[in-house]
Amino acid sequence: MAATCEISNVFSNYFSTMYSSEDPTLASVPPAAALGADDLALALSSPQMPLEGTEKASWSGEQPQLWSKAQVLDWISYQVEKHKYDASTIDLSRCDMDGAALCRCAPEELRLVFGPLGDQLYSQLWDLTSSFPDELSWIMELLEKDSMTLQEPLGDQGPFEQGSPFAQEMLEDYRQASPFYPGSFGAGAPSPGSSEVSTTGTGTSQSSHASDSGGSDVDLDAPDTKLFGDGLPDCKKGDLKHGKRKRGRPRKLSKESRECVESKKNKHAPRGTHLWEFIRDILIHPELNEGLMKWENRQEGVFKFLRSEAVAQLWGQKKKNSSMTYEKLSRAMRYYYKREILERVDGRRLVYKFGKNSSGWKEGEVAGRRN
DNA sequence: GCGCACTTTCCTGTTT
DNA sequence: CAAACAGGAAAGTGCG
Repeated sequence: MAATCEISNVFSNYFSTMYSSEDPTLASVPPAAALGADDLALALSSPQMPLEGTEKASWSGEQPQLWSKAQVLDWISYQVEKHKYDASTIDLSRCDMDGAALCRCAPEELRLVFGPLGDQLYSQLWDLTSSFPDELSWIMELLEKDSMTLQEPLGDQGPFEQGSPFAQEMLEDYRQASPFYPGSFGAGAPSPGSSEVSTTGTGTSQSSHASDSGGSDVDLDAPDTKLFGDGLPDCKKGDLKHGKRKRGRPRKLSKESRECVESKKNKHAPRGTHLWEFIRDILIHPELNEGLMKWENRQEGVFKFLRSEAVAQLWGQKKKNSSMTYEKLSRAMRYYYKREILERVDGRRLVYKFGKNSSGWKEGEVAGRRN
């Protein structure tokens, strides 16, 4: 089980880097992709100086690799102010990147965009990244350990087997994008843009919630593995003890005992990315969604679940709900019909279609957000 | 505290 | 027959 959990956590973590809108900082700062040059200029001209008092910068304490676009912007603003740099000379259109993208920039690139400040940014960034532990190595270690020690039947708990090409690819991508890996930082290699797409406000019926903050969703959840190891008999008591029940309709007792282990870790998954956005973001990253979903008709927004349970598990991981199933996920999907976020595709199993109230999946939009 | 949005969970029945 | 679909109902959290 732990092995599966860790692998899923890798995915969770990976995908979480794509969801800049989940970042609490975005509640006040719109995604950079949605900003015009004027907005960026405004952001840079009135930089957040968060270091007064006990206030912390949005980006501080978090790995640059995982910064959202807004955090990148904050950090740049901070650096501009700190170095008394003339922000008007900065090519604002090129500030639209998240932490991962920023970390992939070579010094020359930074110099190109930020002028003399580029060198400062590069060295500051390097300092920041160096101050964090090698996270991926930690994950890899866990994976290796788990694969050595765990042989328990996974049942349908984990769709991601050890050594799954998808898992490997995810890790590989992470490795390539990670500044913690020598050779990746500053290599300036063209990226597939995997981490450059942030979930933006949709401007649709649910846009009022587009700024929902799911908090930092970087949940490597190391403690979770511990949770599975102790106190299991008190599972139900534990839930009551916290005075909060699990989200949604309470499960029947007969099932609860079976899923005691899982519910223990499910305190409450903060609201963040919506399901349809999660689905969309898997779809628009063909390099990542291999085997999970595919476009049936990209122009029309028709897509199909290839590994429905795997996607459900991934969604569950994201929401810290390991009992998520495709059945439940699909119920949520069906609610989207009414809101026209999805349209019905009759007669075709596992096939859905984005509706007029969804956005960000069209090729034009995606390209726009990547540039 | 209330109402709404957005799920999550369960369930029953239907379709593929 | 199993899996997927459909949709009602109830319940949870977060937010305004």
